[in-house]
Amino acid sequence: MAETRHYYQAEMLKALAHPTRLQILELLKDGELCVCKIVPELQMEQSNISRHLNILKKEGLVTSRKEGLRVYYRITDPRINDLLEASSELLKNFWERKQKTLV
Amino acid sequence: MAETRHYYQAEMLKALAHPTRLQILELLKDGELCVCKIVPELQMEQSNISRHLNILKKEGLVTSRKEGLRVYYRITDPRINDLLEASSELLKNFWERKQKTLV
DNA sequence: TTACTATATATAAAACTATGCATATAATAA
DNA sequence: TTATTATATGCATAGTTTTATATATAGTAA
Repeated sequence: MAETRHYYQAEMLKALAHPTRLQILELLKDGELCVCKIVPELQMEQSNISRHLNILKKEGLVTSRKEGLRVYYRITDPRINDLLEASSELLKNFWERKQKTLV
Repeated sequence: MAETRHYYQAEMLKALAHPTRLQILELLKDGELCVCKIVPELQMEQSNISRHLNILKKEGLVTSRKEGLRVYYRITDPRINDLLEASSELLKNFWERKQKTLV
């Protein structure tokens, strides 16, 4: 795939564009959490969550630090939260518009 | 797939998360364009571009109007541009950080 | 009517992504 | 040393997305 600016931008957005990863980012909104706190919040195999965390990490959306057996993940930049908040707002508006059209 | 808020948010982000669709949205940034103006800008089959436009439309990111043989597409909400702008800014920062780490 | 143009859709193949299960690794404790 | 815990990875399968080619539809003009 041609490595243009749009390619990398799409890769980053793709990392955001998964329900499980959105849930993870929402859990991390107010600060770091260890994987052991994330797993029980999501109805999903631990191995899967580990993979999703890795996808977020590879795109630079989260970082991690190890402390003993535990690994703590955090969001790298608060503007990621803003971006998610903004997309959530947009979605809400699209829904309202759809409702109106259907009535 | 469970139809949660995160599911729909992910669907919207997925619609954004493709290099060709990002290019299309950038072309539409300053106002509507007919498909006949979009196609020659992108190195891709017309049928493909039509599909990408449909994906954006289904997610409510663009709307279209027909005028004779031509179909004009436009971005539905200027905040979509802001969102893309913000994600582009983030990406730039990730890159700068990566560069520093490598040096 | 036929011919032409712009856009959309059907189908199939290829490429990619997500998942579960099993297993590996790393850190700690006994 | 062995056992235990937390997290990551290998592999196979299932599911999804993208693509090219061909074809269909809708609007216009002659």
